[in-house]
Amino acid sequence: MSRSVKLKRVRAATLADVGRLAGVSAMAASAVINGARTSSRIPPLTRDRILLAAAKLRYRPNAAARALAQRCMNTLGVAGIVDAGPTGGLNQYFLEIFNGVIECAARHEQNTTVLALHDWERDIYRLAAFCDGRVDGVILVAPMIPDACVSILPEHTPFVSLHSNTRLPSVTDLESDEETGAYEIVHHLVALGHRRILHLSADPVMVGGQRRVHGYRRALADAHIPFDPALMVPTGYDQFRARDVVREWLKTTDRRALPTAVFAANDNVASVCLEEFAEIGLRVPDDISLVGFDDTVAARTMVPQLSTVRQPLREMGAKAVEILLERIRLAHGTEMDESPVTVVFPTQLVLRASADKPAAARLAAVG
Amino acid sequence: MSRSVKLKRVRAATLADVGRLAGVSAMAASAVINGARTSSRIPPLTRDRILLAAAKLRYRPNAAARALAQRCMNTLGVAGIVDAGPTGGLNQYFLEIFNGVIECAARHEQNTTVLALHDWERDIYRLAAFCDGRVDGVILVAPMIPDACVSILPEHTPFVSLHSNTRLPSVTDLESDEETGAYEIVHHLVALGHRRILHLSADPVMVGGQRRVHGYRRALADAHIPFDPALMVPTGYDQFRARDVVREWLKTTDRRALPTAVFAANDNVASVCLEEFAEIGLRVPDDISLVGFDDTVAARTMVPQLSTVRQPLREMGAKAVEILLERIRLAHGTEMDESPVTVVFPTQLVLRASADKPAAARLAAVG
DNA sequence: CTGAAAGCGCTTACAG
DNA sequence: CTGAAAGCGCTTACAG
Repeated sequence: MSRSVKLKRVRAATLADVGRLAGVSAMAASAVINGARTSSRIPPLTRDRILLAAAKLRYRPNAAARALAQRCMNTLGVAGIVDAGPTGGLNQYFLEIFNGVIECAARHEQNTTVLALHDWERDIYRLAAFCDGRVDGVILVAPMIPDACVSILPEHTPFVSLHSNTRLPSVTDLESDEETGAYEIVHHLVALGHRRILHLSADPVMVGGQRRVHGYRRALADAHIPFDPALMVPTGYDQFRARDVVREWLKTTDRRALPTAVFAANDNVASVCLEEFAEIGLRVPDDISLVGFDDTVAARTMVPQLSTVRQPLREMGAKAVEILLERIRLAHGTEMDESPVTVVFPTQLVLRASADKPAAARLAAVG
Repeated sequence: MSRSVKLKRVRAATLADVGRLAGVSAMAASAVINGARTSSRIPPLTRDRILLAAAKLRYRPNAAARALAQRCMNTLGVAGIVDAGPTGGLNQYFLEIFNGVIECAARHEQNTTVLALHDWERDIYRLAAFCDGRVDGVILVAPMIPDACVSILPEHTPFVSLHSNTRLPSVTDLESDEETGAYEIVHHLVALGHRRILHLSADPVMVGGQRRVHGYRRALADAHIPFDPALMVPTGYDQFRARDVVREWLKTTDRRALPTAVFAANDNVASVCLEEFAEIGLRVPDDISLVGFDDTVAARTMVPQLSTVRQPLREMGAKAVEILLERIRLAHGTEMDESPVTVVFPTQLVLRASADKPAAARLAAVG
């Protein structure tokens, strides 16, 4: 089915059109429509005439013209890796943050534009090109920018980062206390009676991944459990790569040498574990306990639901917007920028059904 | 920790600056930098000088100025309900589409701006305000716009919709063949031996929900299974509302009168079912089969993985971009617009582990 | 208190 | 083939 539409080549109404129809200057129309304080000097009757004309012409201010005149687009950018892998798992972590960002941006009457990256290093030029006035500032989600590339970042664009893996000069970074989060959840496993706890760790170049490892090791040390290198397997955050690693690991590990609990790099990896465990008849938490990190939607849609560490990703996204807007405001003025280097959010233990006492302990209790 | 940054109030370099440094006009610089065909007339040496000057000044074209001059922002808008509910479940359906959109938009060197709506009717003015030149066109994801509000939509902005619940004049709508998808998955349940199949249906105002109901009823009719109104329970798509409904339904339904299979409105609702079933000790698929719709990430992260109907949401998002770009191109020219009213994508049955023969049939086979 | 003018940074059409 | 001029639609600073 197809249809021909004769396009009416009518351009949208401009401020000049509105002024003409109302019998005033474009400037007067501008003042009234923007509700500027200057509009107070316009007589109420003229005001109404202008508003009526605008409504009649369905006037809509042109964002580009306004941006050019005001040097401000009222649009924030968010750059990050949206897609977790080639097979296309959406990056839940990014999306949670993103949602916090658009919510908060909308409250401040800001639009949000996303720049979907695949690789920070390779796409650094796209990021630079992105900072061409179409956005007033950019939120970098978990950036990992090689030192050599840092200088490519435009100097006239304000940035804020979340979970940055790179120290960026004069960019405030929002983090969460992942070390404590990891400590607490591993401590929880220990308290349940686990002593052989596998950690599926993130890529060591990721700062957050390191923090999780530190928390894990500190919790073991506090419980006088010696660290066993065989119980630390790097899977990374990506669920597709993780699947291969977990599968391989299960295949090459003696069934009786299996740990009693697994602390996965993040919820996605935990969900992969759950599936792979099910594949070989290992039930969670009956046969093996499982915990994750992030508290993304995956943690709640799993059955059993996942015990995990909540990072307040939405709140962090919202806070990033507020800090960025403040920076933008300051960049337009002459005040000093006093924004902090780092803001740390607390993490929170979320206990659900996926972690329980080890099977041996349960049997002992029964028998 | 805090730090004071003395802001260098240096403005970004303009084309005029580049021209000045290279000893040419801004126009010549523009031609070279844009690689326009007019640049061929610029001598190679001058060219190099201009490029060098641009690099030295770290010149970056100003998007607003360019947009104003060209009447084109190279930015596409996506409007939809991102957040599924107040409790904050992200709308996986939207996100899958959104991902297809940004991918394809990036390939065409277009940015993507999202307008997160909460309610189509209440937020219609935000949508209108959104069409102020900051985007060249807008993709409407599952719009539901009351007739009275349709006229508020700006006439100068090209639109494309996905799964529209509203007939919008001169807007191409992308759909998928949900009726067939529903038919096939219910037929699959029937073929497994199920005769008592519960459908948790979408809100009847949703066009897609109606199509799923039709497919469901047609599959029953073809199998000579009489339609039982008691086996159609409206939950809507929202998982939080759905949970209440499912819980209530389970409570008020005699355990022995339970259906042997459930066809949920979408994957999210199916995941809610899975949890609620587990709650009362009902195992999937051993005690009850379960299927969903959409094939979002939830379907793959459930255990057991969910049999469902795949809608090619990413492909649809990508196609929406292409149709929209074509419309934008046409709107700038004088050609006729011949875009179709509706494009229908096929759905696809995805069989996983959540649906099996009914328990009785399995027992019979064993005994 | 008002409106005419200049300017934001770019591109396009038009003289030389 | 080149560059000066006009214009995109708005806002801001400045004369009247």
